[in-house]
Amino acid sequence: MITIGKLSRETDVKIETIRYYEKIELMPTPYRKESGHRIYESEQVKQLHFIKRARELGFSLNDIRELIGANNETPSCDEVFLVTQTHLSNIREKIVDLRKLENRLSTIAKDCETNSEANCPIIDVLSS
Amino acid sequence: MITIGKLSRETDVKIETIRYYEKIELMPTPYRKESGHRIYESEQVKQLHFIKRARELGFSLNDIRELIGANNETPSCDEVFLVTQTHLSNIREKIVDLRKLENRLSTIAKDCETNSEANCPIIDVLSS
DNA sequence: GCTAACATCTGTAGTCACTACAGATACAAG
DNA sequence: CTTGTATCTGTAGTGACTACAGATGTTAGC
Repeated sequence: MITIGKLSRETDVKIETIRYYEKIELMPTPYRKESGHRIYESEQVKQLHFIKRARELGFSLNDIRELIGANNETPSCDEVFLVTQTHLSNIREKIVDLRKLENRLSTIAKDCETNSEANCPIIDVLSS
Repeated sequence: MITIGKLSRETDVKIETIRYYEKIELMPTPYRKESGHRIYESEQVKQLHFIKRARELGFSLNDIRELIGANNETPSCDEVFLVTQTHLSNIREKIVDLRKLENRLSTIAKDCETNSEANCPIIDVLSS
């Protein structure tokens, strides 16, 4: 039975973010004191930990929604595996794209070092 | 002297995006016909081409703003080089982060294939 | 000249995953 | 009882668009 501030410190998730997760129904609505202040129980602390770790692994909030299970039914291992595989291939795609970008950019920037001309080679490429 | 639709097709930038660039002052305000329709001249076509290519290289709109030059003064080659180098190191950082992520995720997902237990290993890790 | 189909206009709201306020209460320590 | 901290609600901002709605403008064929 802890306050939002304590939950925030414990999970390293900002208070605003916790309230945001509640609003988008990623976190359940917690109990409230008479004053209106939220109080969380251990199950909810666990859930936020889960969300945090999944976020650290780059899962989107929608992915996490699936991982948690819509109707409080834990999804099957197959479903979880699928979400993870899809996420993984997105990451791999992104890496490939970024590497291409890195190659192109560093090639362009290399010309700068050996540049003795009036024009900037980077600007030249972009104006091509 | 072309319309926004033609400009869009020529540069492969959506009409909405062109108007958006105008709104955030990345593109200059074009001439208008009496009807209010925008007309662009070759200088503006060039500028949008420039923006498109820079976007393809992953530069942010703020980067591009610098590359274009605030007061229509072309920035120095040094400034351009700096923007590019900063952008490059951001990309490299992202690649490193994504590779770490990929390693962690694929390690976790590998456990799934050899899984014969009741619990899902991915969920287990996230619940750790 | 008329009509149908297309192009363009403005303005607003949605995307994702938060973050940053403002202004109002509540609570805890001294 | 005061002071400082914690929490509350609600709204707006971020980046880089995208997607509408509803109103006009333009063009091609007949």
